[in-house]
Amino acid sequence: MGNLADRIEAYLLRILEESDEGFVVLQRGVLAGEFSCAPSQINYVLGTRFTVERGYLVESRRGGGGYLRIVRLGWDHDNQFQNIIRQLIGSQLSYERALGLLKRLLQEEVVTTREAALIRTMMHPDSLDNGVVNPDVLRAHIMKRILITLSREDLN
Amino acid sequence: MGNLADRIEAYLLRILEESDEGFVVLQRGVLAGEFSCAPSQINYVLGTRFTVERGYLVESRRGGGGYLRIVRLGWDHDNQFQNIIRQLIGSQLSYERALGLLKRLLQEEVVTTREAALIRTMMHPDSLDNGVVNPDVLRAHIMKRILITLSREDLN
DNA sequence: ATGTTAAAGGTCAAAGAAGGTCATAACGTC
DNA sequence: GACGTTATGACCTTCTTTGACCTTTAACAT
Repeated sequence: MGNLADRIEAYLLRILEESDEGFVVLQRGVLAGEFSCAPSQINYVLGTRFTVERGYLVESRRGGGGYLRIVRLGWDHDNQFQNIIRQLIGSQLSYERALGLLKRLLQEEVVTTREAALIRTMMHPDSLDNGVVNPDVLRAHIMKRILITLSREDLN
Repeated sequence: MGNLADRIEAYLLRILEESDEGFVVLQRGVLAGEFSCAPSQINYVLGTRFTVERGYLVESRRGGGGYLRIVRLGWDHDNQFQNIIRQLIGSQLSYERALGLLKRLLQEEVVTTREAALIRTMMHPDSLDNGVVNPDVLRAHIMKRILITLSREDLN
């Protein structure tokens, strides 16, 4: 994890963890200054790491007093999680987005490391892109079935 | 055994032995530098020595902060596992036979109930028979990859 | 109110930093 | 000398980092 993007990600995750409100507000320029990098590097990190699939929302405001606001989306215990996620998945799911979702499931402790690895193997292009008409459609379909399986009460 | 590939192999085996987590992470360029060879020589060693058949898995990442990650598969004790995998290569696997295999894995406590349920879902015709040219071939292929995943030493 | 300005953040393309692939050359062995 | 294995280098893909230029907004001046 020697690279800058990963370090910035780790930093943001940490302060997000520490804040008990579930969000952090900061200024792009300031953060870029602390890491001595181009401001747009912050956008890169946000765009690649703090995605909706992973359970984050980024709001911002330009101009004087502008800011970035990173919100950790709640898990919403009331409604079944598969409904929320089903919307996220839609009818097609790329491998990259599947990885994002998996990361979230891991963080929410919905799955163990081993289970996540199994699902990752299943979602991987090497598994699903061979002799499959439309991999992303199949991937979405299977992921939904997996989520249903995970929510079964009879399994532990 | 004086050749370069063997020396690199020996080195990797040694550090892999020393790490008790079952994997090592390193950079291709750095390693190539230490052995004063072309970077692609590292790929040659990995491709010929650190194969699944020999009990290893190699993951990697490109770009800034890229790396190679060599994972040991823990199945030396039980080469029954390897045999199953070998038989699955290029063959076909029906859902019924997949269920049989799963049952055995459960009995031998290779997988938990939840993991078995997950795999069952993934193997199910409802998952694999839609828009797939040859489901049984795909099922065999995926089962092989799942077994490999299950034997990774870096999980659990 | 209205226009101006400065202070944010946004976008995108190009450069940089890894690892991957493949054809081919060199090496060893029989 | 033929064949299999090893080694190299040119070229490719992926991910990261930077910088130039753009857009939005608050603050200020008139």
